[in-house]
Amino acid sequence: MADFRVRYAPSPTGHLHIGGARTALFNYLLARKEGGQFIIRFEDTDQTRHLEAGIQNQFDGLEWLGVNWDESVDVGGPYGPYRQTERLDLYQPFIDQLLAQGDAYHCYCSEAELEQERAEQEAKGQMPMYSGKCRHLTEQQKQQYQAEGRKPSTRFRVPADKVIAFEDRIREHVEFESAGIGDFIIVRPDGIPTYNFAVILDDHLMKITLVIRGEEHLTNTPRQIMMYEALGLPVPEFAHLSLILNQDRKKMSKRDESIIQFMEQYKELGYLPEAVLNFIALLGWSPKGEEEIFTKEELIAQFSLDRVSKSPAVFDMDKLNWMNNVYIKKADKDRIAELSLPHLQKAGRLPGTLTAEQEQWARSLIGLYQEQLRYAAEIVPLSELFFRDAVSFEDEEAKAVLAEDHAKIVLRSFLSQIEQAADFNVDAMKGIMKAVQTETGYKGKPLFMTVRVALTGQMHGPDLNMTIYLLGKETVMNRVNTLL
RNA sequence: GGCCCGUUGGUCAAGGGGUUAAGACACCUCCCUUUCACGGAGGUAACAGGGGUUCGAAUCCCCUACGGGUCACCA
Repeated sequence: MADFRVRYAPSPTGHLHIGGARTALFNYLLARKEGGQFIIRFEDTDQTRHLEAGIQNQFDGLEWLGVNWDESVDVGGPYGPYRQTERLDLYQPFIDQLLAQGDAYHCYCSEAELEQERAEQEAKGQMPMYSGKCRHLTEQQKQQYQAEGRKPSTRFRVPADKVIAFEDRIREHVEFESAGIGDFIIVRPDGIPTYNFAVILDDHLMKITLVIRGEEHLTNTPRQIMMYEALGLPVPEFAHLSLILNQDRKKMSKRDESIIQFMEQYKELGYLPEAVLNFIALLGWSPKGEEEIFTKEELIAQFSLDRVSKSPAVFDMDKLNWMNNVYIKKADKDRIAELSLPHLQKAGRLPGTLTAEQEQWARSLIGLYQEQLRYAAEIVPLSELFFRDAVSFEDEEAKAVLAEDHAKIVLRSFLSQIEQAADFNVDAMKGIMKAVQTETGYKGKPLFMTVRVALTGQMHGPDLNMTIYLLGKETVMNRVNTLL
């Protein structure tokens, strides 16, 4: 069986965001499905933007999701090192080769000069593209520049009038004309290669067979193919994933607050990693049947590039919340309790250290809301009515319930039943409600809704018996009393 | 601006010459439930616009509109 090697190659400039997580996930799923290797390599050639913490953050996020890698800076591997700045001497022979062949040349233009050139082109309504000014410098001119103390960058000489075509696994046939591509820099004056150059050498050296990456790299591909060809190297296959848009169908920007963008934040808010993984898998990929809830193993079995969409994927926060709730409902009670408890503490609802009794109460409270919890942190707003002094009646419908003629009759009876109750536990509540029914003659909605609204101020909420019990005898009596 | 990519219900999203145009979220109705929620069964609702090609177009081609990507000593 032919080797199947894919990679995720982030720049360690920040936290693992949704787009990166999806790229990593698709690579991972395919590697597992094909029995190949999944490599993580760090593209850190831009020294000015490098953050060491970025590497750890990428690892942490992927680990949380359950996206495991076979080769990278932490676990090593046969094709290391796995960060570009540690691979600089590996690149030199290829630079020399291009220079010797005349496929690359030194350019002495300064950044300021290039900037000005671009500005002039734009002013004339032309597209910004390097003029090729240093393409044919004489030895004398080069020496002149050197004497001025200029340090050259190295540019790739783009062939004229060439059509570069390739079969993208997602986009199918794509082609570009070299005429639209200016000679681009492959090595900076300080000797560090740029992304576009280093990436092809790394992919070649690491024996990557399929490059799966975001659409923003699509127009880099012809440049890379020209370099592979100039160096006489085999060209890998490509698959370009469409962008992920926010709900306004705009590209997600780092500042966009309508969407939670970083894995770290999902973890903090108490999303379940298996739910987030499931959801991200559906960003741009769709399964064959009607089922949408998948374990990681099922995703591995079902995933295929054939079913990855060319059109952009829109991030639907509502659907993520729905999906996470599906997983929370199925999850173990203790797990959800442990995830949610710290949020109640952080919000000041509960002390930092709990007595056994308090913890028991809190776990029951969380259990009460497990069915409707969309993410663990949501326990704080959901359970608010348990922690406030007075019930607030803002809902018009709720106010109307208490204005009914029978409301006071029901509440008086309920109050006396509570007062007399020998036991105040969940099981006793059923009997109490029954007794109120017998005494007042009211049952069903007039009975239950009246009590519910009196105690919570809301028409909707979790199981009433449990709610009464967890509120506690004193609170229940106080709340009813203020209404009589 | 050049090049490249996309556009199916309110939202997400299948389908790639002949379909009653899937499914999910949301919403509505009903069932279950002495309330609420869960669960179950239904329902409303879509091929951006205009030209072609074809017996037949959501599907293929062209144009327009809209959205996006890219043209860096960023990745």
